[in-house]
Amino acid sequence: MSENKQPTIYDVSERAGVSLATVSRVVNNNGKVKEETKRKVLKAIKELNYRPNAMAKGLASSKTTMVGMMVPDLTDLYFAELAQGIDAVAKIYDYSVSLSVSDNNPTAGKEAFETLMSQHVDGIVYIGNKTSQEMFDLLKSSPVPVVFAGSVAQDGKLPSVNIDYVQAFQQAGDILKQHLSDTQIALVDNPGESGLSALRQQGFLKAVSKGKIYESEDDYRSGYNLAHHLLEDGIKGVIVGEDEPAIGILNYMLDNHVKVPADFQIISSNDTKLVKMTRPAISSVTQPEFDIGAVSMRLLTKLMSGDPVDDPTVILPHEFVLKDTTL
Amino acid sequence: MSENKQPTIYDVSERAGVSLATVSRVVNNNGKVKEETKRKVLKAIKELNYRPNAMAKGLASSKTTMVGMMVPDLTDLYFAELAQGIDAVAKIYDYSVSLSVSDNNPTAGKEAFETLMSQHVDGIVYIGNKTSQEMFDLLKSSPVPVVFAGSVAQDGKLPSVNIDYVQAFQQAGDILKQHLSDTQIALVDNPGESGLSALRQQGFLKAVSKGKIYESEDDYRSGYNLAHHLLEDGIKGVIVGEDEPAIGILNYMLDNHVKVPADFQIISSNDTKLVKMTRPAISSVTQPEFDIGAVSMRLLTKLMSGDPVDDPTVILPHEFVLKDTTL
DNA sequence: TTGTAAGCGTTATCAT
DNA sequence: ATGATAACGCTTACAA
Repeated sequence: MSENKQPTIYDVSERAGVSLATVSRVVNNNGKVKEETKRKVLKAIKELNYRPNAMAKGLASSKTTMVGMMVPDLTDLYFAELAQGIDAVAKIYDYSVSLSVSDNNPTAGKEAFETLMSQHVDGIVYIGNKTSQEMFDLLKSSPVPVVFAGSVAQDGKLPSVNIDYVQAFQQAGDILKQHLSDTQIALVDNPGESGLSALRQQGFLKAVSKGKIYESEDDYRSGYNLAHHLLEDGIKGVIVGEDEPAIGILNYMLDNHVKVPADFQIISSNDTKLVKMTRPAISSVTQPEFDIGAVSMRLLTKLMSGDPVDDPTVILPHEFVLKDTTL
Repeated sequence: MSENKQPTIYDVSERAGVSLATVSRVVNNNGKVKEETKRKVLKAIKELNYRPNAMAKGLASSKTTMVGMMVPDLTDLYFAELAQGIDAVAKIYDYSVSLSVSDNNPTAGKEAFETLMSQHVDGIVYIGNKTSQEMFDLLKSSPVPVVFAGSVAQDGKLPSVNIDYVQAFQQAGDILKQHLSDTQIALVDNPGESGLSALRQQGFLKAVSKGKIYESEDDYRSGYNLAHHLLEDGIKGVIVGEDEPAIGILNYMLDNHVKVPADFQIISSNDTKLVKMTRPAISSVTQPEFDIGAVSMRLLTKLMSGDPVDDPTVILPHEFVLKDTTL
């Protein structure tokens, strides 16, 4: 931990024998600079190991090249995979990312947002389920662009990146209907989830008009605890909105000697790496989480630089992988 | 996205009829300010919805109240859980966190570090396996404090937070030795992992002096692919350094009708939520990931404010949960 | 207790 | 093509 303070642009200009302005020009690669001067400056920069001070730059230019990433829970693999995509593209465009775990807590969310505002981030990628109306209003009031990654704003017209949940859940319903009747099929979802659960429900009901709908949280335990109700109600196949509760349901069945998929079928939909790790492996909607994150961040870069954007709500393709929890 | 620019400290001082300095004093709660003046200022702040500009503040005070968090991969649940702990404590101490996914790539790691330096973070929490010597040197040269969370520096004496891996792996070895002989027991680990794998190995060999050691990556597939070698070599029980390869091994056994735990035992050691989700559930070292992250961040706050720190290398307690992959 | 004013390290506008 | 110099919004001696 050496203590010599960082060299400034002033040191560079002195060493290179040019003015501050010129150094700034070569650092930011704008304005005309003679090749030779440029070389001198670059040399001085290298020798001093000069790094521009991001704060000073931000203050002077009112651009921070920093984006905020709001995420409810990093230990939810779906979110983690989105985050990786976001981070990867942020790196490409030289944005740093300020992380804020909002914990699905409205207060924490509000504070996180405030922090991002005082940091003067140039934009925000918002990942969220259970987004409160208050939070939406806050986000809508943002002076910088906001993109919803893997979630939609309630009014459905803020920039966002998702798969076509209506279609996906209709297809999932159709798959279960091949062997089951409507009343034997259920949807298990977390209704708190932004506008997404409404879309899922809509798709589900398109295929399974008399299908029943159960609520669960996003975690393993909720699924496990819900499972016996499903059995009591004569449900023989479920579509689950999140992977962890899907695994909870699966394990309950296994622990209670219910044969999967013979007597109980499961389709999950977040397609995290979890679904490959269970036995039987879980049949699932396949979605490009990484890409959803990546495209969200790319969209944000466009928004931030005022580039034209054809459609701010982008839909990415999904597929199905039918493994061993469906017939 | 309204466009009225943010109010500054100047607007507040004007509205409250006091000087900049006074506003600054009440905002930072230092220096003496008369109760009445304070009230006036607070009122103005509220009315204008004033938020201090973090960059200006950072520039002027050369403190950013921002820490860097370097992590190789967010989709590794062990890291994600550490990150949650770090974030939680950062919030408590009002630090924002600048995220950098280093991807186990030395170049990316170096760039991430550079970015944090130009952001002038006040400190860094480093999470990493496979840390290159170059990266260590870089971290050691940091002008701000660095804490290793869930990993140790090669020379073992930089600030870090971990469990006692030597003891844990010795205990794990002892557990398997209850039903198996030395030559039937193996350690599966990723030797690239900072200094940790050396410690694990050391503990393992203490209990199982003639035990064999296999290398694997940190992912599911590596474990799955390694499994048949274990069988061919007559191994009947393994201790695995990471959960995902442990599950890979487990699933290979299941897929090939090897009875677990009767004919093959497994103990894993990262204790992510994954180990509860398999069937049979995996026996595992139990470690307080969240706390490791939390304590790391807390340690960093002390280091950053120059508080005395008794021992910079802290060891947190671990336990064992023997579920269904051990006899 | 409160105010004045000099930085902090850049960018950006004018000149030259 | 290059250089001065005034911002940017805040903190912090130093004065008052």
